Amino acid sequence: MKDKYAMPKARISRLSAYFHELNRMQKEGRPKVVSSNLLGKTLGFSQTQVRKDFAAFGEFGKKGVGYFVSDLILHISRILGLNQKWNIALLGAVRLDKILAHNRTIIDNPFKFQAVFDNDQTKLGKLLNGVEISHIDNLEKVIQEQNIHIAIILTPELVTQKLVNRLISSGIKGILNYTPHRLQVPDNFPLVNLNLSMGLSNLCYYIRNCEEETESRLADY
Amino acid sequence: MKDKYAMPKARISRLSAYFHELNRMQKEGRPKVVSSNLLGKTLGFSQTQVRKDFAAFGEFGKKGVGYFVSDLILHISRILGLNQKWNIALLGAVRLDKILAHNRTIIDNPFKFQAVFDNDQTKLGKLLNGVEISHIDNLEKVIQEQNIHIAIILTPELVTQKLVNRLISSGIKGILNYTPHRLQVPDNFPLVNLNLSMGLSNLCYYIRNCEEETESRLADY
DNA sequence: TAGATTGTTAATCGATTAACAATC
DNA sequence: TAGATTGTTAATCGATTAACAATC
Repeated sequence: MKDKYAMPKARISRLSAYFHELNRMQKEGRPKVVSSNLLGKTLGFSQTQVRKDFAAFGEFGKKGVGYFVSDLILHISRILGLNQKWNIALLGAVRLDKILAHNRTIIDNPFKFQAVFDNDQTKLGKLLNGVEISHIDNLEKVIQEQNIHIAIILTPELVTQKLVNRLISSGIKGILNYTPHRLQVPDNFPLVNLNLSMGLSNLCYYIRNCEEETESRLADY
Repeated sequence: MKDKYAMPKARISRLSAYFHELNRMQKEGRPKVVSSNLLGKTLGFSQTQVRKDFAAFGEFGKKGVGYFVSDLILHISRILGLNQKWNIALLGAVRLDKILAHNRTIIDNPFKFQAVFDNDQTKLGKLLNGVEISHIDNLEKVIQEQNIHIAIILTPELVTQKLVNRLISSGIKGILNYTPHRLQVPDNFPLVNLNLSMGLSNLCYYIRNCEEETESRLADY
């Protein structure tokens, strides 16, 4: 049964991985039913871990049969919150269209790019990632009017913390920090840091140490 | 003393975070000496964890004094492998200049963007991210001639796995997968997955569950 | 019924935290 | 010497793995 408290961070990451893989299966039309063994093998997790991950949230499978792909997708999307719409604003007029395109199959349903902010007067009103660029002065107004839930941060280091404070005052629900700069946020405020520097640093460590170690070479961030 | 085997993945990520924060301190010129307490508070880790992380690799501090920032930077860069040069190739002609600019302060020393590959004839020879675009047919040649260590993947899903196989045959040392698509690589091959889909999925989970939980809201990937 | 595969309990393994002697 | 802070040991906490009864 649900013990929705204190799920390991790693479990939530795995859930995202399952979700993506299951969607791929559904798109291909097969298999309709998947075992923990197959799903685990595909993604590099043990079958026990797969079952444990699902069992932590309920009984999603059928003994002797496996998990129905379509069921599992519904369950996981409910757990992760991908069964609702999330409106996103980008801070910093950076072209992400190619990156967004790669993520489209997963991202397009629950997420909607709704606003882009910049302080460059010459960019205002132009389209970027399919959205008109707004001036950063209108941050609070647009966030509230457009009901933005999530902000993706790609602004210069020096102005970022002030903007983050304004975002939080405006009632933003969560922040994805796409820069390597640390943000100060209230305790427990939902913040995910995703940046190239850390990814590359970690990769270098693994490259230099991969002969010696035995596992956990596949790192997700 | 060193027990270079089996360092927790989380520790390596924290090491990257320390490294970045210490570089900021050095750039500002102060403090020259930092305690585990201060460093931990700044980054949201406990002082015990900070000391444990360093002690796992050696004795970097002075009892009663703390850690010399400049020493610590050297130690960590040696551990992570940021004391050497890494040549990087990008697969998929995607403009990353803005994103690279954000990461510049950390990235610029150890990493060098050396090549960009694409299969679009019209793009060949043009500059992207400061480098001339090469045709993907020349992958093996360029990788070997330019001594590329790391590939960043931003190619379309359907062609990617073949390219990954070619990269590995060419002797690439590690791969940073910037797309949400799973790559098949040999056991223990250094691979880091870094993608927006997973970041956003995790963020959504944290947004919907942040009232109930107590800690670990700050997730790094 | 026999084979397959889940959900769960117990055992192991690993990481974090607390406490404190060592020492600058 | 007194105050500060490390490095390390022991205790706690948490996550993963192994094993197996339940059951489709």
